[in-house]
Parts: sequence; structure tokens; C-alpha cells
Amino acid sequence: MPELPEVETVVRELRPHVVGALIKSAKFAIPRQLLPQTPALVSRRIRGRKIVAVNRRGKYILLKLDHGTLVLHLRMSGRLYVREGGSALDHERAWIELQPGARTLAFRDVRTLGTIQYYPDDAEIPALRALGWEPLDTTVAPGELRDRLRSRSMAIKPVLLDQSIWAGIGNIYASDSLWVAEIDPRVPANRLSLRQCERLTKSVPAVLTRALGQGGSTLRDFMSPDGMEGSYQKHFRVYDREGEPCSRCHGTIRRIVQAQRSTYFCPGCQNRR
DNA sequence: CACCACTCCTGCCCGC
DNA sequence: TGCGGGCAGGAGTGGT
Repeated sequence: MPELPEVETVVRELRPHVVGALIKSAKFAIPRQLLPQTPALVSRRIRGRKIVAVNRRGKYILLKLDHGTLVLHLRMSGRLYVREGGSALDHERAWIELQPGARTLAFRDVRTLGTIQYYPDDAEIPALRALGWEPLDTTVAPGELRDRLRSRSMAIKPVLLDQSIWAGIGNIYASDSLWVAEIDPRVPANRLSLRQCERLTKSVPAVLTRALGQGGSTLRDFMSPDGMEGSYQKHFRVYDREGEPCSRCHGTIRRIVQAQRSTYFCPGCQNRR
């Protein structure tokens, strides 16, 4: 489901509801989501701890506790929200009971691909080690991008999904960022010109910042903790718009498959050197 | 290393 | 209506 704008929206909305809360108990329905840890172990570790901060790194959600960190990833279909009492919704997979109040931090995940792990030591969170730049960062130098792409002969679009370049770009914003930068998604990453790298270092934060301002995108079922749907899907440049006219050159938007994922682009104008 | 195919899941939508 | 195939916002793995 979510890419960076959606995850950042979740984090911002969750923060006021959970920071300062005490974890009374925790239950996990799908042990696979915690591997290599176990529900019993994670429950034991986080019970009685206080949530002191909610942060994000790439698409990972970091619930910082007074001892250790709970690291969650929503993957394709995960959602995270606080319920004031009430009964569980369909497809909830984890429940963290908070105090004070009868509040539940619920993790709903239809496809169960999301992950949950506990790390006692903040310095040693393996998933975060290899992550690249934050895509909202506007200070990435074009030359540094070109360096980072030097060894990559694959087409630029699937390379943008590699979280060690920028951490947080997913399939939607990879296509849209390349449209804004007027770059053909099929160009080998290591053949991008310095000008193209410069445009990309501008378009990535621009596109993601704009999407964040709209609360992200809601395609099938993204919903923020406060129950709001994102609205950036109304502003997609090319993503999910196969056959529609390009807003820049009025060419027809195409869909192709790269590395088993859909790519959308305008062949008419995404070819600037 | 880089790359590619494949895998984990469930649900929805489309065409027959 | 029912069924099968394809597709979905992600990322880790194992083989070459």
C-alpha cells in the first residue's frame, strides 16, 4: 500500500494519540509477521513500556519506547490506527492496548505481508542500515545521485524502487517523479546525464512533498489513522492513467512492465536529455 | 555486487 | 451468477 507520503501521514496522525501512552498488553495474530521473533517474545518485551516517540525512516514506522523500538512496516495493505474501545475491525492482525483509557493501537493488514519487530538497541536495526536518502530532502547533489547510479545498468524506474538510493519511493511516485523530470523510465540508470540527475533530485522531493500535502494517495483502501483518505490520486501525472492524455504534451500515456511491476509514462515528452 | 525470477498473502475486477 | 486469471501501493530470498 503505502509509500512515503502515506507512511508519513500515518506517523503524523498517530503521534498525538500514542506518545506518552503506556503499553498494557499486546497480541499478535500472525506469528509470521514477527519473524524471526515471536509474538510471545515481542509481547513480553514491550509490555509495561512507554511510547516516547513515533518516527519514520523510509517506509518503516518506528515506535520508540522508553526501552527499545518497535519497528513496523505496512507493506502493501497495512493500516495503523487507534480505536477508542469498540470491537475489532475485519483483518486486524495485532492489538496493542494502551493506558490511560480503553484505547487499542490496531494493526489491520488484509494481505498479512506487513512486519513487526522489536529491537532493544536503537543502533542495531538491520532493516534501516542500508536505506538511502530521505526523498523529502531537497539537498541531494546531482553528482552524488550520478555516483550512486554508476554501477546500475538496469532501467532507472525499477532502480528508483531500490530503497538504498532513496528510501520511501514506491511504484506510484517512481513513475510520477520521472514524468516531472521528463526522463524515459527505460533509460539505464547509469546513463542518466548530469542534467537528468539534477531534474530528478528536484522532482522526487517535489512530487513526494505535494503528495504528502494531500495526505497521500488512496487507491484501494489507504486510510490514515484519523480515517481520512488521501487525495493525491486525483493529481497523478501518469500513474494508473494508461490510455489517457498527457497533461504536458497531450500524447497518450502508456503502461509497460519492468521488473514485474507496472510503469506508466508518456512516450511523447519523457525523453529530454 | 547486480540482476532476475520468484515468493509471501488476500481481495477485487474483468472477461467468459 | 460463477469461475479463473491477472493484478495490486513492498521487499526479502536464492540462484547466476
